[in-house]
Amino acid sequence: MRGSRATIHDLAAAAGVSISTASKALNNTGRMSEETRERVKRFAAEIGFRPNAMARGLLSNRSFTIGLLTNDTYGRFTLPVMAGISEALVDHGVSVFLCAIEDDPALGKVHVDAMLDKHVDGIIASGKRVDRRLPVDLSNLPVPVVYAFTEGTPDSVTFCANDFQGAARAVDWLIGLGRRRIVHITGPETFFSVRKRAEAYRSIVGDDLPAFYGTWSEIWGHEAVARIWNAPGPKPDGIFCGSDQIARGVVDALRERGVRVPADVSVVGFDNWEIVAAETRPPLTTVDMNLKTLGREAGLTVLALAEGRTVEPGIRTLPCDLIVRQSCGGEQPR
Amino acid sequence: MRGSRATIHDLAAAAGVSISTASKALNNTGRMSEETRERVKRFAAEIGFRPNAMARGLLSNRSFTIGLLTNDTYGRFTLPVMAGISEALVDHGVSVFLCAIEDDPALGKVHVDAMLDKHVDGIIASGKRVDRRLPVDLSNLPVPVVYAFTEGTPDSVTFCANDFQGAARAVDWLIGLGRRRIVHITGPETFFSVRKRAEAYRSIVGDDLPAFYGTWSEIWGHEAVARIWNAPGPKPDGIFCGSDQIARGVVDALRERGVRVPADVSVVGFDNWEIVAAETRPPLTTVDMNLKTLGREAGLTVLALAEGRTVEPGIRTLPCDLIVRQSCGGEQPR
DNA sequence: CTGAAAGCGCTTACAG
DNA sequence: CTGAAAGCGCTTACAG
Repeated sequence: MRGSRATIHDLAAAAGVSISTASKALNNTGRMSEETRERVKRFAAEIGFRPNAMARGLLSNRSFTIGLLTNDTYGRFTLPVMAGISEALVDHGVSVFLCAIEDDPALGKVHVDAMLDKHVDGIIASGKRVDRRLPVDLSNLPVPVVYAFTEGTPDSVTFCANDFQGAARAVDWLIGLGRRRIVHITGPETFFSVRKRAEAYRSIVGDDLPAFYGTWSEIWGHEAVARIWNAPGPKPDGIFCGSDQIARGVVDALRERGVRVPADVSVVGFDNWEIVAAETRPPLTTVDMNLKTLGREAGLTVLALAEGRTVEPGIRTLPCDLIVRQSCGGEQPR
Repeated sequence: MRGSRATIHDLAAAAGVSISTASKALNNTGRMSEETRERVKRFAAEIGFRPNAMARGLLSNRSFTIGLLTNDTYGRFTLPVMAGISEALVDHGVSVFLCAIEDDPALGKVHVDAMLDKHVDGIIASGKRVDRRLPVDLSNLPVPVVYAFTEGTPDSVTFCANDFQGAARAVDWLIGLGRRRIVHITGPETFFSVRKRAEAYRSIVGDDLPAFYGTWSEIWGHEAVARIWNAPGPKPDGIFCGSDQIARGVVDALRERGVRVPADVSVVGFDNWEIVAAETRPPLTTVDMNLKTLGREAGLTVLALAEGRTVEPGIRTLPCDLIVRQSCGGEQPR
């Protein structure tokens, strides 16, 4: 079968028309008898004719491809974002180049150049934190660039999750369950997301209850629990964690101390990272950043830009959801 | 900057030569004075000229793109495979379309058609188990197809990990550490990989020691440990698990019973799934299937096929490595 | 109602 | 040593 694709010449010959007519028939342009148009389409289906996208691209200056650039090797953020982009764009006939560039500027440039050579219609830059840029210069590119979960330029469109709202949702949930001594165990304070989430926490519980900053790891969850339970005074009845990994460490540590979750302490995570949240005992109630939706929006936005529509620049903050499992007790969310 | 790319006409004008000469200069073909060639190249660099891949593709019938099709939504297998493919091919100027098709045949067809329209030079089909096919017909495509971690057609090239060798490596390691009562806790027997790994286990420990088949989950690790430790008779001193998730459940269950890992029991996992293996307490010694290498080989193979080189069809089984952490005790691997 | 021609941005015989 | 011409597979004014 290799190398034997039907071209528009084959189609025109088969249908007994000129290639111009064949082209117009398929594209529903030009004027011709309905009969001719139908006949061409029938033959096209019969011989399996599909127009060569490279030839079309040459004319239209549209390749119907976009590039997704990411430094998230792990895929925890990129995969759902990618899924959303792909889902939104496949209906428009656009395919997505995935380019993992780690934190290597040289590799980044190689990938960007390769994408530009292929005349991608646009680029989505994505990362793992909103306060860091990808190690590659994306300004002054001849194609539109949209940012998702990574820092963009001021004049560009950037998508990110609403950390404040998501965190507030989690803490409100604990409050709604009657929890009053709520602590916050989270990641490094250098992360913008960490500060935003802590702000939301503070805005609800006030300044008297403590937030503990550490690393994005299970072990930090263990350590934090040890520190809190080894200290004198009343213990928390609710813990809002900055990530599911931390939450898992916290839950494990509590179980090992004989503290019951959720009977004695309710625990909320952040990320809804299935592999962690669902396997924790009990499974974690956690905040979902709706990364797939975020990807979908980002995809639709580059597409709009590629088609020349104007899009308001700025940061688009998408709301988070709370996914209720068993680590908090209580009923389903309203 | 939008829409203002230099074409070969611009370059030719700038360098004061014809477009034929410009083209030949850049491609190091044709004959001309060294001076002319250098001058063209200098101007090309200066005005940032990069040939339009769509135009070249039209001539050469090469798009310098390939498609990676996968039904592994989770990315646990696909991501490392993708990384390997990308790494191997970026040096050849080829970019990779990632198409996640879940288990939806219709979606699969849409993606395959989109890729064919774009004249990908080849397709790599990848999945999450070697004894299942993707839900899409990849035979009689006008481009070469290579399979990675999913079942291929008999006349195609298929890459997979050597489950037998990997499992043998793990069990040998336990034996080398002086373990003698080794049990095997693994996934569903319906999986080819499970049977292969169990075979390897049997070939070393004989038929007297038991293998336990269950699901790919932590909870199954817990259950299996309960079943084994609640039964009368001597307990195992080594456990070879069919996945890291199972191993994590096993290790947690043992700790909760007061059985020390690795002092009393050595545990080996399978997958080297960082997020699980490294976060287990103690971190897991486990089998790594070298998926990145597998991806690299698959990438190089489609490329060879795309360039018309002939490649021997058949199943290529790549060796696994043992990654030593702390769940077994003992020294570093030879 | 339909087709011949020009052209998208390149490469590659071919001519001089 | 260099350039004019044809052509890859399409689309789109334009002519009839």
